[in-house]
Amino acid sequence: MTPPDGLRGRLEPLPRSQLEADAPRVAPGLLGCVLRVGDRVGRIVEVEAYGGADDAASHAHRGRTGRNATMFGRAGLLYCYRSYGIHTCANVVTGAECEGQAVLLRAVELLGSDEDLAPVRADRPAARRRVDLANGPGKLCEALGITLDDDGTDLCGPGSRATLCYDGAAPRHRVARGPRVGISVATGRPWRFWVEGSPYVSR
DNA sequence: GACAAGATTGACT
DNA sequence: GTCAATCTTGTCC
Repeated sequence: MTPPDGLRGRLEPLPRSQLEADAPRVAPGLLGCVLRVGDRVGRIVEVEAYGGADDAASHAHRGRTGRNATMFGRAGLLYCYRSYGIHTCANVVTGAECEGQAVLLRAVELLGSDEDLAPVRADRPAARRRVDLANGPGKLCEALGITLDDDGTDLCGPGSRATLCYDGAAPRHRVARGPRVGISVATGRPWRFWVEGSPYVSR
């Protein structure tokens, strides 16, 4: 497979050790990284950190349940859940095992030529502009083809359908931060991070 | 078993 | 800016 337009270098899987810190520390470091799912590739431009039991806005706040079990797994797993009965949202599990910390992926810049993205556009006739294809947690999953079946995928595993990678170049962006979006509790924590000036962020 | 809530999105006014 | 869609999960009785 030929690498899509927009990559700066060769894709190297992210070392799991980088994900084993607390979510608010890991989150800004994920900006600029590349998420590959099957033959679709996106550069991460917006994330939100969710802590463990001490974060009232986190799914882990009420402890481990059937739905959030993946969140309590090892760092580097993909935690997927259904939001509002309609959309799928994707997180990267961080921190130590059993802590329940994760980083929500809110927006990516899809990489590839217009031709590469034709199937994505076909799935989303409402998104007229390229920047509208993956500028939100639900849209990101749809654009990259992430489903609930991908819950528990090891993003640091070489053979996984979904992997988290560097593309070899040092980040050139500035990181902006602010309060998280769409939550009703613990709104005071500025744990949303995005690439300053990027047109691909959700809001 | 019943019910309420939700880390969203897109259509409509 | 407002609001409905949609359905799974967790909680309560």
